[in-house]
Amino acid sequence: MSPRPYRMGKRQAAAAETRAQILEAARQLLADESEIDLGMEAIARRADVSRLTIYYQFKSRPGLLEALYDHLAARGNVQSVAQVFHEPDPSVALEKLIRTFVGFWSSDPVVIRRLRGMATLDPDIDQGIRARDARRQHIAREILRRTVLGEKEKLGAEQQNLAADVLSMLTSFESYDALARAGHNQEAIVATLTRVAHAVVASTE
Amino acid sequence: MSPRPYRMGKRQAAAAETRAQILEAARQLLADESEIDLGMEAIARRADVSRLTIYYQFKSRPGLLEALYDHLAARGNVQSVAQVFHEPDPSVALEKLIRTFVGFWSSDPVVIRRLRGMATLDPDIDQGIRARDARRQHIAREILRRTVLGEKEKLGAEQQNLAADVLSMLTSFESYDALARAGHNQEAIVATLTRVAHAVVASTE
DNA sequence: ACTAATTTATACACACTGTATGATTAATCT
DNA sequence: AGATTAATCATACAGTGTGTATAAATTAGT
Repeated sequence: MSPRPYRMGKRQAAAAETRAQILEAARQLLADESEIDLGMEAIARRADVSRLTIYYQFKSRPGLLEALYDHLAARGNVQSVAQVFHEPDPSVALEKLIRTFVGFWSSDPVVIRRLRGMATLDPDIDQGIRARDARRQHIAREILRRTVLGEKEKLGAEQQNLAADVLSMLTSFESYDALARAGHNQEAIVATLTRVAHAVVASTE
Repeated sequence: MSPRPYRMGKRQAAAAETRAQILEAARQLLADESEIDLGMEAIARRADVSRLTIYYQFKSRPGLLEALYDHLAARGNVQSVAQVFHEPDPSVALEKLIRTFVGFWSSDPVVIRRLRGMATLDPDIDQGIRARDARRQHIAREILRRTVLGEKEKLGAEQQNLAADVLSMLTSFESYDALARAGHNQEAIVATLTRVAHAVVASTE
């Protein structure tokens, strides 16, 4: 993956391996809905590592969870966001955007749900989540600016922002989760949210 | 309020008063976004009551939070749900439904957000929240059955259920919260969600 | 061989939930 | 009025979880 020659001491490689083990253990633990003990000790056990090692590597529990969020993003290919911008067809771009996020949310819904739950109770965790939500909102704004605006001339900055906020809402984890818990599969959710998004954009004129 | 003659011992009245004090204290504490200590001791201090009294009255922390959820519903007049069903105009019924829930969510958004966050981490709390969400979904289903169905004849149980799930999603706390955090006021949120709901229903034919 | 990074062990401080026990006060019953 | 019982509170304790301090053991880098 890395364009540069692999140049890393065995020391750092081993440490990176340990970090990866811990993050995977944390992910698996949080992904198990029947598991209620989400403490550091439980994570350490599953990672086959001492509890102290986690503190050494991630400093604190919020630090671990912050890294876990990045770990999820790395696992669930979110690279394609940039690709959405290059889509010329506005309608297709909208669908690609929704597909990208739904794909991410559905990669580990239980983990993400729990992480977001913890964020509402701990400001240290919350800031990381909020920063990423803000990024998504910004993406929604850009998509609408580059596509819808290009089609329908200008439709008032007011309405444009409102539409962006709705699109941000529709691409949120909570929207995905509401439909997923209602029993719909990934493709059905993409189709439904895309339809709603189209309906909103069409009615904003 | 009670149609029957006031027949309550001073004993039970005093205890009910204590419960009310505790619930109000808990509500105010959770409503203060700058407050991070949400422990029993902090609640007891604010209620001017011993920590042990809370356990005596509510048995456990989940027990208190469950009662708190009912306390919120009692405070934020959710009476009008039944009234929504009697609205003859389908379009108005949809708006009334959305207005009812948005009104409830906006009565104590921080408290509700935290309660729902705790629910994702504690099954004891979660069941109460889930039960109420299921109730909302059922209401959405009924509204669509009685109104939209009446207008557009039958449109397949499949699509009808899907539309109900979308409506349930739009009336969820998370949808309200996404728009509220984006800076929109209560009336704007009602208007926006109603517009989206209408767009969805119109495109489901 | 020496140094430094990584991991682990032991121990501890601190906070929070929940329980046990008993004391105190005041309402209720006979 | 006197006995009983519900409600509140005080003290203490068990159990658990996070985080820190200290030091030992292992292993890579030089």
